[in-house]
Amino acid sequence: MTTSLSSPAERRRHKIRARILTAAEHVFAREGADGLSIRRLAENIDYSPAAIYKYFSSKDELVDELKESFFELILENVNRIADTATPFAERARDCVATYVRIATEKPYHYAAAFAGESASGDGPVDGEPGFDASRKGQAFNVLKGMISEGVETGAFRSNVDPALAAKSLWASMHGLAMMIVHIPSFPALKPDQETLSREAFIQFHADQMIRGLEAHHD
Amino acid sequence: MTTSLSSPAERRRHKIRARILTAAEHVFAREGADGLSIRRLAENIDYSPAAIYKYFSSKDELVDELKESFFELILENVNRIADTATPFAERARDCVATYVRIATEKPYHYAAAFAGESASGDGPVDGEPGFDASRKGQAFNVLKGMISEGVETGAFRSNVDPALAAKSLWASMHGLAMMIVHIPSFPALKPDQETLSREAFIQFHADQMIRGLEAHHD
DNA sequence: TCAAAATAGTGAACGGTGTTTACTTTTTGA
DNA sequence: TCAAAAAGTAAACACCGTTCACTATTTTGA
Repeated sequence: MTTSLSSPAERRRHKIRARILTAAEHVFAREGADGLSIRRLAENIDYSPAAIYKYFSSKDELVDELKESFFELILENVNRIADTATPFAERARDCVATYVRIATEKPYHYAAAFAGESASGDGPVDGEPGFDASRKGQAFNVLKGMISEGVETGAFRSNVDPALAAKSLWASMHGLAMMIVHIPSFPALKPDQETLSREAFIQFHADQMIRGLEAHHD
Repeated sequence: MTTSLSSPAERRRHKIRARILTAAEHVFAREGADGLSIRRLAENIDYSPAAIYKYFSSKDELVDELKESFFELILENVNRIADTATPFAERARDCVATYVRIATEKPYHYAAAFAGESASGDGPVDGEPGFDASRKGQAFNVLKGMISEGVETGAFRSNVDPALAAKSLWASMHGLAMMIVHIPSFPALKPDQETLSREAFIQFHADQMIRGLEAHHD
C-alpha cells in the first residue's frame, strides 16, 4: 500500500525509483548483492551509472530497500497465519514453516537481511527504541505474542519468559533457514525425495522447538 | 600437527605459504573477506600481488583454507568435551555452548564458513560421499553420536532418529551463533549486563533444544 | 511570460578490486 | 657448469562503487 504522492514531478520521480528497484530486485534475487552492480543495473534501465545516485545515495541504501520490502513480505504472511482461528499447535507450526519457506524461496534476500543490517552498525534490537517499529521487530512480536498465548492457555510451561523464549525460537528458525539457504540439500537424507523431505524436516524442526516449551506431555 | 615435508625447497615453500596464511588470518579475523585484499596482503608480506598466485590459485582458495582450519578448531574443542566423562546432560550443554562460543569469537570466520562453501556449489553434505571426512562432517558426527548415546541410555525419546535430530539441533546451534554474530546484542534483554546474559542465553537455548529430545520429564 | 533556480542526466575520472601475461631473476639438480 | 624449473615482478585487463564538473531539461515565482 504506497500512498500516491502530490505533485506530478514527485510521481514521476517515484515511478523511476520503482523502475530501478524492480530491475534491481530481479538481478538480486538471481545473483545476490555481488551480482548486482550499479553499472549493470544502469545499463538494464538505459541510464548512466551516475544517474542511479540521483535516486539512491549508495548501493547499500538501494539494497536495504530490497531487504526491507522482503521482510515486509515475511511479516505479512506470518501475521496472516497468526491471526487465524486454527488450533494453537497447528498455528504455531504453520508460522514457523511459513517463515522458513519464504526465507528459502528468496535465499539471497534472506541471508542479506541479516548480514550487516545496513552496511555499518546493526539495526535496532529488542530493548532498544525503534525495534518494535522495524519489520523484524514486528515479526518478533508476533512470535512473542504466540508464546504468551501458549503460556496463558497452559500449553507451555508457566515459567517460560516469552521474550526469552521468542528469541530462542527465532534463532532456531533462523538457523534452519540459513542452513537450507547455504546448503540446499541440508534436510534431505538421501539425494532424491528432495522437496518432499524438506517440508517434513521443517515440520520436525518446528515440533522439536515447540516441544521444548511444552508442559510435561504424554 | 603438520607433517614436515621432504626437500628443503618444499619446506621453504611451505613456510612462505604459512606466512601468507598467517598474515591473511589476522586481517580476515578483524575485517572479514571484504577487508582482505590480495594487494593489501601482498604489501603486508612485502611481495607483489601476483606472487600470491604462485601459492594460491585464487583468493577463494586462500580464504577456504582459513575457514577450514577454523572449523578444525571448533572440531577439536567440541571433540575434547564430547570425550569427557561428565554426566550426559552437562556434556551435551557444554558442547553446544562451546560451539556457539568459538563461532562468535571469530564471527567473520564462522559466517564465511557457511556463506558459500567454496565460492560456487556447496561442499559435501550428509549422505554424500566425502561429508564424513570434512571438518563439518566430523563435527556433525560428534553431535549424532551424542544423540545416539542419549537415546540408548533412555534420556531421549526412543523414536528420535539421531541423524534427523542432529541436523535439527545443528540448525538451532547455527541459528544462535549467526544471530549473535550479526546482532551482537541479540541475547541481551537490556543493553547492560551484556556478556553475562550471553552465556545465560546460550544455556537457556541449549536446554531448550535438549528438552525437545528428552523423554517425558518432571 | 520569462528569467532564475532546481532537478535530471551524462562522460570522465579516481581509487579500488581479482586476475593474467610476459618477463626477469633465482634456485635446483644432474 | 648449465639448462631447466621455480620464484618473483611490473604492467595491463576488466571490473567495481562513487564523485565531479558539466549540460539539458523542467519547475517555480515574480
